[in-house]
Amino acid sequence: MSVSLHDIAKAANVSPSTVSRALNDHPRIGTQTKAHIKSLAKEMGYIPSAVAQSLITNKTWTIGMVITTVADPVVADFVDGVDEVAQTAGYSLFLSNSRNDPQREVAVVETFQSRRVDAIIVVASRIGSTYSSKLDQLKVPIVLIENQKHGDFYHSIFIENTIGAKAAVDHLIELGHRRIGFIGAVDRPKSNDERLLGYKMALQQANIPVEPELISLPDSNDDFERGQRGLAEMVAAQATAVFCYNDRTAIGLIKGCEQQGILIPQHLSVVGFDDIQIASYLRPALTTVRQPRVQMGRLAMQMILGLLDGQAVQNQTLSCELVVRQTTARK
Amino acid sequence: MSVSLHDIAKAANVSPSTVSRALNDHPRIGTQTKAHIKSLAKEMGYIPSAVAQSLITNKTWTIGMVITTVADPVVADFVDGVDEVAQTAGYSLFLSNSRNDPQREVAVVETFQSRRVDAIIVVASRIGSTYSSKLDQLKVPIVLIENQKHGDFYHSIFIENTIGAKAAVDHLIELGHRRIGFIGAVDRPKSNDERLLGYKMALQQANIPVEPELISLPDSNDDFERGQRGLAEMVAAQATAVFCYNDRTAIGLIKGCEQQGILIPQHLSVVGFDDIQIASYLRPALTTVRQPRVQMGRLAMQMILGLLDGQAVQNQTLSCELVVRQTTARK
DNA sequence: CTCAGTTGTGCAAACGTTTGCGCAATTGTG
DNA sequence: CACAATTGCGCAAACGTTTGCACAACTGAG
Repeated sequence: MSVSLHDIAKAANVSPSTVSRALNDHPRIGTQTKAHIKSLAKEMGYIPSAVAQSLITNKTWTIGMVITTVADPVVADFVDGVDEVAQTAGYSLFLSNSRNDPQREVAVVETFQSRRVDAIIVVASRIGSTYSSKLDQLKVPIVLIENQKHGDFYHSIFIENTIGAKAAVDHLIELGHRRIGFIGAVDRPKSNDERLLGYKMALQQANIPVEPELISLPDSNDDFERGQRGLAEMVAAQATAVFCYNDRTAIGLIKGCEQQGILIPQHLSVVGFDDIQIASYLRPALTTVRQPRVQMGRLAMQMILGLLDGQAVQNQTLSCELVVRQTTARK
Repeated sequence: MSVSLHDIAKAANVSPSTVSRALNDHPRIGTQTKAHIKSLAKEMGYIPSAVAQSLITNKTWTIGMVITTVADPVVADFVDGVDEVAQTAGYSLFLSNSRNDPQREVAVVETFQSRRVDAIIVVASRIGSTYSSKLDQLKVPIVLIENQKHGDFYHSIFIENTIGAKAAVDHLIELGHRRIGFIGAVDRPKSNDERLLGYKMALQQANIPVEPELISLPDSNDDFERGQRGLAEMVAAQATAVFCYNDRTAIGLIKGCEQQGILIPQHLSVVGFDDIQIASYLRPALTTVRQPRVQMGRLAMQMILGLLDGQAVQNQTLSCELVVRQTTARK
């Protein structure tokens, strides 16, 4: 099939080991031999087999990344960040969707183990402690981005959900709103809880009672749909402002408003979370909380590199930032 | 490190080959031996090494996908489609960004070759004929999605750019527009040319002269930015409608209009291309040409499966569909 | 001239599987 | 009961590398 070390060895009349050493610039190989072998390898179109190398060196230079779906722009940016530093460090990236299905998630992780990836990155995992049994055996480093099970498992990188959410709601309160709603995400339990906590903290600090009917957790796995569905509860509860779990939920909410003739921000103020690229292009432009997504991806991969280097790495929690645009107004 | 066939063999007092056959349900292994070995393997946490298997079977069950960036929602949907059928067919996906840099693209492809992927999928390749020399040696199937070099290389899947573009411009003409602009993309030469051709065909068919000043090709690699930059030329040329290379360009254009007080669609009609998810959530909602992106991804992977199965597969060109929303109006 | 050090290369084992072949033990057939 | 067929398992080679060790041929110092 493809040309191997042996083929080159035969052509150069040397042993395979000499070819190997020559191509790896081993000092003990004669300069002319080296040159000869290298040119021969090039002209024969030799491409070393990473799989054979992996087998013997016990290192694959691959990392496995399991995500919910790459169609989510937040996840896409994570991937971009990871890929960037992985590529420059010489690692290839296995990508696999779990579609937010825990069963699929473990299946994917097992595939990765079989492939002997050097490390694993999981985005928005719902597995949590189940990993302990699965992964403690194989000693591959694993880092979780926005893990969705409560508790600190393995190495993780988080965002300051609570602080960000509080800032968002603080902003609404400053604008004079008192009946502020929250539309959450059932499929991201932990960050949802944290953002909800920030929401509650802001209200309590302003001595505004937390009313259950202002908190909506529509039972859907689609961000947009949750926004649209949550609207009914919001109007029923007479909210004048809504903080949404994320931008896409806010966008769904806004679409619902449009259909019902509710004006944003005149009738209803809306703030999202994430600051996805499109947020500033919406009209009205979306007020939201910015997450350094690509940076989170880079950081995750850098943590991996540190771990592979035997360093002790710290879990990281990155901060986010309120971006005020046009979907929020005085009450 | 991790438990191998030999470890199980020792524990079961049989030979490694027996273990291998037992786990692979070879008929010539005794039922009790088989059961014993299987339970032993499970309790010892055995996970077969895909790399050792690959080495001997000469099949890695991996496919390499090189994309421009996953942050582009169009590309993301391709990836989702590919991943879906790859996963169910038992293949893992290597993903690598080229950032639309041809040099990076060949580097990535070489990495894939070294990893002995079973097939390669390239999105929006700018390499084209260069592949011949690179890939003819290694007999791995390759399929290109929206190849950006002219000429038919390898197996490809395309979209009916020209027909879609013509439909878009036809729509504008029907609405009474005569001065219709086009804002293109320099970094996607082929599909840009095709969409431009559709634009010209529509005009010619309506006996409207094609005027160079109505065609803008802003020199930028950012979709949004090209839209914003193209606006100046459009107003200078007194366009009453603009067909944009893609939705993100249209969104950039619309943002520029907003800043200059140009009303959409009253002052300017805009139509995009792609129908990315957000298009229907914009206000006004974007008139555009829908591409079956996920389907294209699936199809690409299905072509791969066919090729790996030794079948002769046909290049596919999928059709697209005009979706009229709110950014277009009578002149 | 001798001997230690250096330089250049080859042998062979190893990585963890799969698989063709061989062989003993069991089963079935006449 | 004899012999063929079947059943159950092991041996060893192979996949394409890397690498410790051995070894021969030089080089240079004393």
